[in-house]
Amino acid sequence: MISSAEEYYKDESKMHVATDCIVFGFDDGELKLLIFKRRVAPKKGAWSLIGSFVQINEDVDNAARRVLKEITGLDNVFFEQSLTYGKADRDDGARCISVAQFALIRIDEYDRELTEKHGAYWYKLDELPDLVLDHDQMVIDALAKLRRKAKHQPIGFELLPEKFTIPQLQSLYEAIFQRNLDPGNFRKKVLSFKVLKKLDEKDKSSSKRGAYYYRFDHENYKKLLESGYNFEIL
Amino acid sequence: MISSAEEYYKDESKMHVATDCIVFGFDDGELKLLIFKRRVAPKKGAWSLIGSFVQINEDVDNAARRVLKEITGLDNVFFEQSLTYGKADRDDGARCISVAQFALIRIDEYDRELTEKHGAYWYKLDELPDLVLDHDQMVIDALAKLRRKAKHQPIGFELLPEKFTIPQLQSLYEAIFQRNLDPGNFRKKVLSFKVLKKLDEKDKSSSKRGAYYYRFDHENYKKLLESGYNFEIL
DNA sequence: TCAAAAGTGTTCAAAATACACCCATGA
DNA sequence: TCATGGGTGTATTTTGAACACTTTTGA
Repeated sequence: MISSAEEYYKDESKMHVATDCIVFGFDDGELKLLIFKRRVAPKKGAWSLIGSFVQINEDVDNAARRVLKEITGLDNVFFEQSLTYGKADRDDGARCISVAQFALIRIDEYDRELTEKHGAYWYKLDELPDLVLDHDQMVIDALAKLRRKAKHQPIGFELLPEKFTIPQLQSLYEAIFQRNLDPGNFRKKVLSFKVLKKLDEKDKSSSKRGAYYYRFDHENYKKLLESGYNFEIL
Repeated sequence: MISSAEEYYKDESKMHVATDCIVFGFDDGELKLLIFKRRVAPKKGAWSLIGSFVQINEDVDNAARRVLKEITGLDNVFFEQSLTYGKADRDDGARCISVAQFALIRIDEYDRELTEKHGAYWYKLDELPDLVLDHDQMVIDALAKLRRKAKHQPIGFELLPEKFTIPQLQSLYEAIFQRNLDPGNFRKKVLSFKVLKKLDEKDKSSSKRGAYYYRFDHENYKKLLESGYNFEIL
């Protein structure tokens, strides 16, 4: 009696499966990427995305969760699958496919010591060094995904602190889309969705008058989504 | 001297990697899916997407190309990656991850004998039987992708014959989005993109007056894309 | 000649865009 | 008091949805 599919598959070849995370952050008006310098062979000293092999009993997305936790110290990082890279010759000599993960983190929250301990650093997107293997392409594809998503979902909030001002949000969108937006119109648009709760507090760091803080209203967002609302930012 | 990454990875576990194709077609005003009835164990007799294991020296996308060619007889099927399914327990007993592929075919072009020879059949989307493993979820995700893409790219042309009429195109969009569209407004919108070449020929199969055939203008589409044009259908 | 689908034109409302202008405040 | 970013209001243009109307032709 055959009890496992494995017995039927036993003649089929097997490969290594890895997952690599493209981790975006936003700081100082700039989009940044978390990359790290390899400290062990192979490719010691080369810049790379953070990643890991998927363990034999581990879900692929759990492998990503594990990596993200290990490097940033954060438990609830927003991430979702990007593309899977499966060229036969992508990892010189070894057959290894990689499931890329698109992750967004609040740059104010991560654990600085932990990232440094792992040799990980934030790089401005336009100052990235060359990355190992096909990781450059992974970044290109993830950036396209970021733009696509940011246009139709209020995804940008994952990149800002819990409390943020409208001008901060605008500056994030300007960084994502690389163009200037009209402050008045941006404000009207983003408030029209009614997914921002205004707080009483102000941020005075960038103007004398100060800008009110807002908080993302997850409740209301879910409700609007379910009602079939179309979030079209820009 | 170590010459291959494999030697560094040798302690890491390996898994089977498969690719499964979600093949959409459009016929008779209805969206259809190409699925097949398994003729060998495991899961003999169950309905399944068409797929295959990825060979050790084969690119993942070439595996998909191979499968599509084998079943439909077509060489240039439009396809792109959907999601990768990597739960540890998804394929009872075996560790096997699957890269799902989203494919669109012109239902008038495929090789009927070949599909039948392989036990493959077209099913209306709303009459699909239960599929094996997590293939139901793959279909759900691919359908979401179809809707997303169809909204922003003139992807629908992949599902129609080379020559098609505006009313045919409208009926395709009505099938994808499950709602009725205004013929006048739809026509204006779709022609406004200027990616359709009007032919002199008419299709008289669905009206006495006949509707002009059009052909998709790939040249112009590319040009418009490069100029940053935003194709927003609906 | 008339029903039915193809195709055009008009109207009204909503949404995007541009931009003028007021507000608050610390230097 | 004034320069500066925050925030509001308004005029103009563009786009979208609704729908009336005209054309064509085989039954």
